[in-house]
Amino acid sequence: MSRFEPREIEPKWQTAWEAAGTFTARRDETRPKYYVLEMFPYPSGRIHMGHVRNYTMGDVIARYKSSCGFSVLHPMGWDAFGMPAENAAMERGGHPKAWTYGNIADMRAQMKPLGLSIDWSREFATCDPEYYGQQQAMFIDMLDAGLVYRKNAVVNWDPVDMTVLANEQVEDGRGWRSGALVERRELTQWFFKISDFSEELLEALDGLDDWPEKVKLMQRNWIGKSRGLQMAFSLIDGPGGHDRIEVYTTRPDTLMGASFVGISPDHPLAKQLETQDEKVAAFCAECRKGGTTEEAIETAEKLGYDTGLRVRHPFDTAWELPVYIANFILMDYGTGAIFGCPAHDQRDLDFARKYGLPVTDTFVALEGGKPVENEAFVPPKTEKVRWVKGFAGPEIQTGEEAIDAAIRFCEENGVGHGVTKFRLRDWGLSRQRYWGCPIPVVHCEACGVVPEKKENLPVRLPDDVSFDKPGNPLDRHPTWRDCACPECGGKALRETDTMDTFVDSSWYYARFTAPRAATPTDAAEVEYWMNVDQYIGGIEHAILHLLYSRFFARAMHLTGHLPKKAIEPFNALFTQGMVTHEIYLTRDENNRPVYHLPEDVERREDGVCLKATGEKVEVIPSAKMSKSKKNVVDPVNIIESFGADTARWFVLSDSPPERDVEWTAAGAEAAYKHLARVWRMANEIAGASGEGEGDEDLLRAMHKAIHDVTMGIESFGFNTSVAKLYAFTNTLQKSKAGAAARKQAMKVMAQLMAPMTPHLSEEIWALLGGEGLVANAPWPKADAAMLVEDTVTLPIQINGKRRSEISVPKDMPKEEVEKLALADDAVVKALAGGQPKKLIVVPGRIINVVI
RNA sequence: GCCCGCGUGGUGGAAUGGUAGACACAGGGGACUUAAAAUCCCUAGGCAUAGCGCCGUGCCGGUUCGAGUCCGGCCGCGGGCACCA
Repeated sequence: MSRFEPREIEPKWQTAWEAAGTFTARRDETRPKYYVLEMFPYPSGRIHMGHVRNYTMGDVIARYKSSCGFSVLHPMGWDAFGMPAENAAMERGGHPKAWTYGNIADMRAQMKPLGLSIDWSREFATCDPEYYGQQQAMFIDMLDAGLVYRKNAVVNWDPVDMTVLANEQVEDGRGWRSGALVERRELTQWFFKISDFSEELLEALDGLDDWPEKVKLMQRNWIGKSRGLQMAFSLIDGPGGHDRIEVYTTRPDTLMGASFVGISPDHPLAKQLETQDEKVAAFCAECRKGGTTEEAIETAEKLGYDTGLRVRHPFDTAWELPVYIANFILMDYGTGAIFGCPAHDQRDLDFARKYGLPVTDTFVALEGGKPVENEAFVPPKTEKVRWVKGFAGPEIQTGEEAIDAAIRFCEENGVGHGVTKFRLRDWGLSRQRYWGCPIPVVHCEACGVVPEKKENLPVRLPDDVSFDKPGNPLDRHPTWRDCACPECGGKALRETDTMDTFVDSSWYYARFTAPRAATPTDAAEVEYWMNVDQYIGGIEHAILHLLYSRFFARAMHLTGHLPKKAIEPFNALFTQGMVTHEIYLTRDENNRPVYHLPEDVERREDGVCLKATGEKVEVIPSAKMSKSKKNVVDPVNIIESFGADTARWFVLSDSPPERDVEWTAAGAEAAYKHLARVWRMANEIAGASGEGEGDEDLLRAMHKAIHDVTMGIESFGFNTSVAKLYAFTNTLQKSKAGAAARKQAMKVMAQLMAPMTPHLSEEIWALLGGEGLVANAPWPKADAAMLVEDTVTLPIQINGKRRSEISVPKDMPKEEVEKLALADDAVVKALAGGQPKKLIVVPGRIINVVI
C-alpha cells in the first residue's frame, strides 16, 4: 500500500473537475437554484487563514447544496479599490493598478489549490472599467431618481499635508504622516439619500428570519428610531435675528429639570457668535480639533462655553437658563441643540457639576428615592417612578408614559410638537482619492453640475498619475479634468471625487449573476439567481456593508436594475469568527517586544524557544493573526506540507464557525493524521472480501452518521459534523462487519466528507468503484427506521442530582416508568420508606424524584 | 463614551431548560519494533479515595422539580462607531 499523498491527488481531482465543468453555474429553469456567496476579499496579495476558513465554509454549503440537486452559483471576485493600493504606490513607487492586478493574480494562484467549487468564469474585480462603468451608469440613474445629492459635510483635514485623511489615518488626533493636529473641515460632498429609507430599512429587518439576531439588533440601534419633542426656547436679546433655539429631546418629561441649553459648535447661532467674539471663535476652533469619529467626540473631555445668552423656560417666563456651546453636541443629529437635564443624564450631570449648574430631580424611585448626587438616575423607561416635578400624567407612571403625556401636553399648550427622528445619516460617498470609481459628473460654468452621458461611460481613471505628493492625483492631472459639457457642449471640468469603496461592494452580488452584461444587470439572470441564499462573512460588516447593500438593492430596484423580490438581497446571513494564533516574543535591550513567526519557534520540554538560538520566548494568548505581531500562518505553506484537505478539515473542526478558531500546529498535524487514517481504512476496505458480524449495527451507525452530519451542515455546525465523522470513523474501524457492509459505509463516509475534504473523497469514491465524481453524486439519505433506538437509558435524579439510571423500552408508558423508578435501589434508600413530594418523568429524557 | 457579542477540564470544544465535559489536541500507561518513526489499544475535570462521596460551566444573586442554557447585577475579552476593508 502506498502513502496518502495530497500533493498527487489534489491537483489530479482539480483538473478533473475543471475538465468536467463541474462548478460552472448554469441557469436551469427545471431545477431549484442556490446562490452561495462569501464576502469577496480585498486583494492584499496574500491569502490568510481567515480567507481559508471563510471560503471553506461557503464551499461546504455549495457542494452540499449541489449534491442535494440545486443548481448552484458560487462565484468569486475582488474588492479591488481602496487606500492600500495608493499607500503602496506612495511607499514603494509603482502604480495602484499594477499593484492591485498583481496581487489579484497572486491571490488567485494561492486560492486555486484549495479546491473550492467556484465558478471562476464569473470572476471580476471592482477596479475593472467594465464593472465601475456599470456602477457609474447606476449612479446617473440614481441621480435622476433623486437618490443622490450634494451638501456640506466635515472631513478630517491635515493642515500640513493639505489633504483629507481617513479615520484610520488619524492617530491620537494627529495626521499619521505629518503628525499635525487634525481639524474638522467642511467640504461639499456627494450623498446617497439612505435616510429616505430609514423606516423601511428598520421594518424590513423583521422579515430577515435567517439573519443573526445580533446583527439585526445592531442595525436597529444604528438606524436609531426615536420619538421625541421638538420645541423652541425663546432667546433673550439674541444676536443677528436669532430669537429662538430649536431643540430636540427624547426626554420631554424632564423639561422641569432643565438647567441649561447646549448648542453644537457648528450651530448657526454659534457661527454667528464666532464672528463677533474672539473667545467664542477660539473655543469653537478648539472644539473642531481632532478627528470626526463619534468615538473621538464622545470620549473627548466634555467642554462648554457660557455664551452669556439666556433663554426662557417655556412653562415659566421668569425662569431663565444659560446657553452653552458644547463640544459633545452633534450638528448632524436632531437640531444641533439640546436642553440638559443633569439629574437624568450622566453626561449632562458631569457637565452641570463642572460648570456649577443646578441639578433638579424630576422623578425618583418608588422606594428609597434619593436626590441625585454624582450618579444620574436613569432607570429603564418601562419602570414606574414617582414624579416630583412632573407636569403631565399621573404622579406615578413609567418613563414611556410620561414621555407620551409630556408630548401631548406640550402640543396642547403650543410648546413644540412630537416628532420621529432617526439616527441614521445620509451616506457620504465622496472620496478625495484616486483609486476608486470616478463620480461621473462634470461641472459646467453655464449648466452647473451635469451627469456624464451614458454613452461616454466608463469615465476611466487616467493611468499617468503620480503619488509623490499628498492629495488627490486627479486634482493635479494636467488634462484629465478637461471635458465638454454633456448639455451645452461648452468647456467643463470633471468631478475629481471618487466613490467610497462601500459602493463597489453594495451591488457585486447582483453583478455576479451576469458579470459580462452590457447593462449593470440582466433581467432574466437576476430573476433566476437572486437572492443570495446564503451570505457568509465577518461580523465586522454587521452594520455598514450590510446596511448599504440593503439600501443599494432598493435603489437598484427603483432604477430598474433589480426585481422587487431582491430588495433584501441576502436571504440568510452567517457571520464567522476569526482565525487566531499565539504570539511569540522576546525583548530587546530596551525591553521592547520583538515578535517571532510561529515557524521560527519550537516547543521543548522546558518551554518554547527560538529554533535558531534556543532563546526562551514569551507566549502571549491568541489574537487575530496580524503581520505586525507576526502570529501568522501562511496557508500556502500548510497546503504544501499537508494538502488543502487538511487545511479545510482543520478550519472546520474544533471551533464553532461563528466563534474564533485558534490555529495550532498540533491541530493541523492531527487533522492530517486523521485524513491519512481514513485513506488507509478505505484502501483496506477496498481490498476486503467475505462475510462478517454486526452488519446491522454498522449500517445503523452509518444512518446515524448521515443524519448527524447532515444536521450539522444544515445548521452551520461544521465542527459537530466533523466530530460525528470522527466517531463514525472509530465505529467503522472497529467494526467486524462483512465486506459489503463496510464498503457501503466507506462510500457513505466519502460522500459525507466530500463537502469538507473533496479531493480525498473523490479518491476514496473512485477506489471503491463509485459512479462518476462524488461531487456529482446525490447526497445520501438517512433511513428513519434505522435511527430509532429500542431501549433508552433514563437517568434518575433525586432532588435534581443524578443518583442512578434505568434502562427501559422506548415506548414504555409513564406509569410503568414511575413504578420502575420508585423501585430503584437508590430511590428506595433515599425515600427511606416515605413518599416522594413530587415525581417528574419526562418521557425518553429524565426522571426526577423530589423528596 | 455609546451599541452588539463572548466567557465550560492542561487546550480547542459538545450539550431541544433534563446524565456537564461528546469529539479531538497535549499528557500518562501499554502493544508492535533490535531501536526509532508510523500505527494500534487503554487512561484521563478537580478534591478526597479501598469504596461511598464532595465540588465544579468568569463572579454575585434570582426563577425552576431541574440552569452551561432563562432573568438581574458585576468582572474580563472581542467586534462596530458612518473615510480600514
